[in-house]
Amino acid sequence: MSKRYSAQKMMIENALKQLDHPTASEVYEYIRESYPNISLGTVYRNLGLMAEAGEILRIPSGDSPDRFDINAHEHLHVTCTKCGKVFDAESEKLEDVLKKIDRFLQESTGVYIEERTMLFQGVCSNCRKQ
Amino acid sequence: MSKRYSAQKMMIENALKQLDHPTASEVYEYIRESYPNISLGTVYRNLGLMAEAGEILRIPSGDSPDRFDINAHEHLHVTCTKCGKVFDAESEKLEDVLKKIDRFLQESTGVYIEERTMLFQGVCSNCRKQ
DNA sequence: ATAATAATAGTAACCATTACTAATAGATAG
DNA sequence: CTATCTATTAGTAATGGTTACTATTATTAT
Repeated sequence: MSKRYSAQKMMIENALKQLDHPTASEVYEYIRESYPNISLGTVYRNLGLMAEAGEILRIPSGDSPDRFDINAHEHLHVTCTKCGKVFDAESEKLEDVLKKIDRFLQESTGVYIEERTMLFQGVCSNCRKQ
Repeated sequence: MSKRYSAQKMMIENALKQLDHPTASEVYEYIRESYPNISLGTVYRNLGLMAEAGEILRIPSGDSPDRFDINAHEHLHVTCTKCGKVFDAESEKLEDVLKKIDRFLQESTGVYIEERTMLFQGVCSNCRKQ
């Protein structure tokens, strides 16, 4: 009836803490080092369930595989197109601005905004040096 | 050397004008009614090239297939999760706000923002009535 | 016309993700 | 404890949007 806390789910949580915005495959490979029998499907299913439950964030990415963030608090992601690194951005002001955009869109389109998907891409300062 | 103007590309442009934010498959099916030999690959390739050239906009969608917009001018898209309809939103003020967000992200993450992908989802007024 | 080469049609491959199924294992009840 | 119930798993097959490939066609420049 109730949810069971499987060892696999704990391993996935741990992997999310150790890795920086990993993909499902990266989580899978990481766990496989200590527990070779873990199934990729199990990783996908748990990540999906955790994201749906609001325990983690899913970072959609269009062309490349989705990434996951152990930090479930609403914030933005900026990815470097050269090295792939993901940066977090968060501020009160930013949230206010986004809510204002929601309201504007609601008024102009009539759609009651329930979800926002945004991804910013560019070149990080490190990659720009080279 | 230079680009050639194929009949297929013209048909694709026309389909984009006739249809409302269609997917590649919808463009394909539409053209097939008058020209059954069109290839899905041709549709994908041309849409991709046109989007890359800035002639049209690609609307990424994560789970569902990408959609395309004949209106290449930068603007936002709001999709209804019930009926799937895509709404356009555009205003000077909105663009200013987005540029401000870019600048904020640049300062806080060091990433020079080159591309922005955003999608807003919710329920449209029509679907809310039911 | 002819040659050079974009662009196409048709099909196969790709790859992230989901679905499926028999086996496993953690909780619950007696 | 032991048996039962069922959530979860491992392993694998299937899905679906998209891209890659290749022989053929068609457009432009000479």
